[in-house]
Amino acid sequence: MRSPEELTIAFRRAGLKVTPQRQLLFRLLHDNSSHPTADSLHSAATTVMPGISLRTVYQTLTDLAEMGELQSIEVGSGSLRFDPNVSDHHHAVCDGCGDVHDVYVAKAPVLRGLDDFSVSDAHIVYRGQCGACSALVATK
Amino acid sequence: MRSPEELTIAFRRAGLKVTPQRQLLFRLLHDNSSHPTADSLHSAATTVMPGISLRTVYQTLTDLAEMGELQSIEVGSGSLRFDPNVSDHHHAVCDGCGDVHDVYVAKAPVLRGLDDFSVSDAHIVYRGQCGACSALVATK
DNA sequence: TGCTAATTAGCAATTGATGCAGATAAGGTT
DNA sequence: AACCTTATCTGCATCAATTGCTAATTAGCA
Repeated sequence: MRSPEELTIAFRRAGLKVTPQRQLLFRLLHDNSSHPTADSLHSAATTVMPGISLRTVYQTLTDLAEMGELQSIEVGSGSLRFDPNVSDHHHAVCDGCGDVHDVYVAKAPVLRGLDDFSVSDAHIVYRGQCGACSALVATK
Repeated sequence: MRSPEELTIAFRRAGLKVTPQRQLLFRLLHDNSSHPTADSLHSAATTVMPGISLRTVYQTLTDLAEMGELQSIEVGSGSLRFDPNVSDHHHAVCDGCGDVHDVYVAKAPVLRGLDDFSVSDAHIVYRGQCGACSALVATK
């Protein structure tokens, strides 16, 4: 996702308005690698701007996703997560703490059973234990 | 997933009862590669056994999943899908018709950025067009 | 045949997300 | 700087998928 400044220009150019709510969300999302949910973003936004509506957060996230500035991912946590990293990558979810990490896959796997199907996209979700959580288990 | 007969024995052995509702679901799921949702299974079950509750379908699916007889997968369609194929495989979703196909990955991909994380499971979701749908698009 | 615990059906409740409408405000225009 | 059009915001209703709850029923052992 581009910087808040660049997004401001891009939004205006697209005929969209740049409101304080949106600017705040631009800032909260920029360089954010925590893969937040709409709800967690709303919580973060509320501490800075009390009264901001969850509906507005959803709306802005949808706008950004439609503009290709972020991607929404599903990792089985029940709610959508948003990722401002739109480079080609995948995700690893810790079964302990639920944290989501970025994973880069160097070589595409070889497939079998996919005759007559043209793949346009692939997303891998890894599950396991992050370092912190396996350390926790070891001391128990 | 095992055969209805084997499941009958397994359920009794686990202290669970084998009801007509469950037997029907065993049959509907056996060798079913359509990756049904709870709702589509309920529809199918209703034609054979009018009055069967959606709640019962969910309950039985949960039981089967807990026993490792089927796996539940999320492919972004909004609802969970259930797969009686519990072998190590992945899925391809057609963006045209939404159908889900099984995919077998011959070689695991090489990862980068996953230091300090022990992977216990990986699931790949491919997206694209199935043969039927790309044929449709071509004629349009 | 009886007993008892598991199961079913039906409905309420929950959660994540979206639809809707009146009040508000961005930002180009004069 | 005031104005006007149109997008946006908020708050609430709605929706869909799933789970919780409970009285009535039934499987299956004794």
